[in-house]
Amino acid sequence: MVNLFDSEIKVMEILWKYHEVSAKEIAKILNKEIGWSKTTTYTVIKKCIDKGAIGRKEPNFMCYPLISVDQVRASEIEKLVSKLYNGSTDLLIASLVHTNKLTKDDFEKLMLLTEEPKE
Amino acid sequence: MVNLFDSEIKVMEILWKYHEVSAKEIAKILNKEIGWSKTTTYTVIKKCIDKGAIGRKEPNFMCYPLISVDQVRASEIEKLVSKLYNGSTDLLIASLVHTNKLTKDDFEKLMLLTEEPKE
DNA sequence: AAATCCATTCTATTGCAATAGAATATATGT
DNA sequence: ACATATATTCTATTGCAATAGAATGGATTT
Repeated sequence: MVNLFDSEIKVMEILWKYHEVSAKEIAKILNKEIGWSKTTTYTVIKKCIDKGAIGRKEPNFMCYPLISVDQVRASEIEKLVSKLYNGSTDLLIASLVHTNKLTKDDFEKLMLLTEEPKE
Repeated sequence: MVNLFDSEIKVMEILWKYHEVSAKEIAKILNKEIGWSKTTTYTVIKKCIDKGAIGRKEPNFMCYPLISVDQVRASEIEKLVSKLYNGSTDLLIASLVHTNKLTKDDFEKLMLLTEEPKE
């Protein structure tokens, strides 16, 4: 079970996108994108390292993700499902399909999508 | 956009289940189920009233939900989707189907389920 | 109508996520 | 080697959700 805070996900997103980024660079990006001070970024990176979500190596304090976006998605879904769907993922899917008003065709497309071999 | 805290959802769940319950009764239930002191329950009920999630009427401080579980589900899904799925609900469904390893048959069943007229 | 009981609200307290300033360490130019 | 700049960590501060104790209000009994 992963459990990253919103702030931590902000950092992870960059690593998921670029795979390997120096702390300095992350700070630069997050300052530009959401106005974080660089110390904020460093603090959050540290938390992620402590949690085992980020690894780093020298030189340059290069950071890389130890946890995939899929893992985080899975655990967030699990949280949601246990909180509002009585633990039933199927119920979640049903409600999604319903509120999202997917057609049968959309459904088929999704089906195909999910049948493709994963990267 | 609804946005209820976890504590508030605890209260709402009772109203969704029983439709109309006195504050006193809610306090009794939540004390039994999750050990809340009665003042905690009252505090949370009040927050919900302020937010427009709960209505009440006399006599007996009877409480009833002004927000449906579907509304809360929808807004929680939206939060999740914008946080981890790039705003694409379809992507969420795809990932759900994938990690949940639904078969095509399950899919069809769900499809039928969602086509049924709502209660 | 005073006393008692219990429902409701008012006002803390606690804990933790989010954020960042000050301090320290490390590199870089001269 | 020293000065300067920049990268990293240490140590607050703030804000808010969660929780609940103390105070108040309103009914009920006698």
